[in-house]
Amino acid sequence: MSPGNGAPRSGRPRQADIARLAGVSQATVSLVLSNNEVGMALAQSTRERVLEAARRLGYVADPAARRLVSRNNRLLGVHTFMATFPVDFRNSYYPFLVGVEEEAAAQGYDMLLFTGSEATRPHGEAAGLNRLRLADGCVLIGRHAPKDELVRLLDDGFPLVYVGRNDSVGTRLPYVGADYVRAAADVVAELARLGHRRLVYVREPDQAIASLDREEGVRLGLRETGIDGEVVLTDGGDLDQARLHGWLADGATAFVVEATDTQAALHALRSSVSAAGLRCPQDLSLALLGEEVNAPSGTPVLTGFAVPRREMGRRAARMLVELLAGDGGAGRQELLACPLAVGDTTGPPAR
Amino acid sequence: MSPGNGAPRSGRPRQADIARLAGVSQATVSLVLSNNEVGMALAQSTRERVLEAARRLGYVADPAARRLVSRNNRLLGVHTFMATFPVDFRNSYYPFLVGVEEEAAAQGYDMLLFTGSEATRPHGEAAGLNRLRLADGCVLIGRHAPKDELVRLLDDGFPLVYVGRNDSVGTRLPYVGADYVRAAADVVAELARLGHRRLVYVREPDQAIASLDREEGVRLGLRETGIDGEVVLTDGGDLDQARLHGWLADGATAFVVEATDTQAALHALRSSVSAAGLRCPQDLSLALLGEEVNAPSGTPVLTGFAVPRREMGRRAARMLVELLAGDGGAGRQELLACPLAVGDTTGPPAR
DNA sequence: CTGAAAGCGCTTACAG
DNA sequence: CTGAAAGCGCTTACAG
Repeated sequence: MSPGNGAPRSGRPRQADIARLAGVSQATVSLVLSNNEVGMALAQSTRERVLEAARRLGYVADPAARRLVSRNNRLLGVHTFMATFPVDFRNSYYPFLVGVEEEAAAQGYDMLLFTGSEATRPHGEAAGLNRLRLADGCVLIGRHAPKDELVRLLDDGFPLVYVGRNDSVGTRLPYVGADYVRAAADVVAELARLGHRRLVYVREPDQAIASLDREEGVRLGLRETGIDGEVVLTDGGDLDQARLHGWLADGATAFVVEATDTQAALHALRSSVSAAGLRCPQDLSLALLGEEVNAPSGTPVLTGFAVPRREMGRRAARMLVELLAGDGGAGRQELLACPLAVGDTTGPPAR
Repeated sequence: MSPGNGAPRSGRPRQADIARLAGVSQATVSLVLSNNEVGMALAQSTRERVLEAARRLGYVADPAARRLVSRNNRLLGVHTFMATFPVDFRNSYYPFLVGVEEEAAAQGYDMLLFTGSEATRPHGEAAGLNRLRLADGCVLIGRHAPKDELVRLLDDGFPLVYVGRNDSVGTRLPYVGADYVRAAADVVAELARLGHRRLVYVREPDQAIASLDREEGVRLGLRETGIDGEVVLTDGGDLDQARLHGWLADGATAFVVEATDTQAALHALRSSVSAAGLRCPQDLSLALLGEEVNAPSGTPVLTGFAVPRREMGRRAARMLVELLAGDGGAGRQELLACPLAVGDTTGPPAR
């Protein structure tokens, strides 16, 4: 069975197959299917024949070919710099993906997930972030974005939107982040409103941008409210009862803890509190700069703030689609508000 | 401004630029950069000049062009017939996706996620499952697969692998499913081994293949062990204490419950048991045909079996890659074993 | 109104 | 050992 002797070709149908079936040229097929002005201007009967043939063959344009000449595959790239679906779900970007998918579906885009990290690419294809070019543009999530590669893509005009704040390339990289500064300040403001006049801010040593933002927010909140605060850097190991009592003796009535992956500082502080026989919010108030992950059911809900991950994903996808539409002013850097979530662990200070 | 109108002549270097700089032909550049036998056979001096020029220009191959030529896009499609990332994570196909991504990454494939259902497609491009053709092949997960469209794709030789058993198209559709029949029979066997001689099998009325398989497995287990069993169809509403006592009076010492999304029957039975002051496994044994979803911490672990979702995803992806490699015999229908998981709710019958 | 042709950036026979 | 050429499946001027 040698192909090419008139027998119907197996495999994916091409425009040439449609052309043959409809009795027109391949270029005419392209015109009709592209649905642009020129295509719409063609004779209605021609259009119908072509469309019918395309439907019968189940035609779908080859993304690589289309991309080579123009640049629109209705393919929204998504890259996470690590496994998109880690085995441990809690470390996944699931909530962001929910938003990205919602918006992509609404806009008629499919999602192209670039698997693996750049380093682990086996088949020596396109190196590094260059692979992303197969998509029309790409949503980036996660850390460890290599700056030089980002610059290269941006220089070439490849549309990119980051989920999360990323100023590593100045203002050139559009992103949708969370306003951790304002959110942290709001938590301090809530404590001040309740009557607290001195708080302790416990933070794990970390240079991540999200951590630095939270600290800045706490300091901002202290300035705005005029209350006192002490910043404590610790991995949780030294948060014993003695230290706790020391702070209380100094007049601290509220504790603010950074939200980290391990939640080490939070766990350490909370166990010291309960070991000392103290309760929240009667004896002291406790707030988290974020949300508690996997809180055991029955545990009191911590006061903190919610990161609008789904909305961030959605907005990032929308921004990318706008960029693709050539809307030059669409690429912005924006921060979404993280609403304060008052829980059960904060209240007026004991007197 | 306004590029992308036809001349994507950006600053991005092409092989032709390297060729000019190195004083060779574009084809020679391709040969050198592809690092294959022919390329390695070229004069060392030529190779070095080319490589040096490529480095100086910061060349990276255009993935679209490369993929156009090689006629595959290294794109593994994934379609779920609904949102891939539902807001409620528990209804998601996450564990399957973990496996698919693992295997795809290992094989150097990226994942193309088709968003939305066929019905909700706005931009009227390729209708229905035809969209899948954008990928080299596709992994299908979930229910509601339209049979005629599947047949169409299979007829055209489009590689498809289903995650989960699907015999709607006979043996033509390759799949990787879970062996619910054997797993259910194993649960019955475990109860028989413990000494039970009569059990009640509670199942919600459902025509889903996974449900029917489980029932078949229970019947098989009963035949294999020679013990008695009663099949009860109920949505849980009538599983009151009276009924429970009736079964016990009839000599039943063990209960086997189907695992469903809602777990309605399980919840109903368990609350009747505890309302009657009975305990597992002292007074009766309780087993689930599957795993309990979102069990409250502290609850005794139910005896049941584990569905190897991640492995199913991995195997499906691998099977698809084999199909793409033209391995004709690679498309099979296979069922993976679901290992018995002995928990805290089964033991020897009370006497 | 439609077709013939050029070309996107590559790979791969095939000549010299 | 290297170059010239064909072609992957498309889009888009440009002719008729």
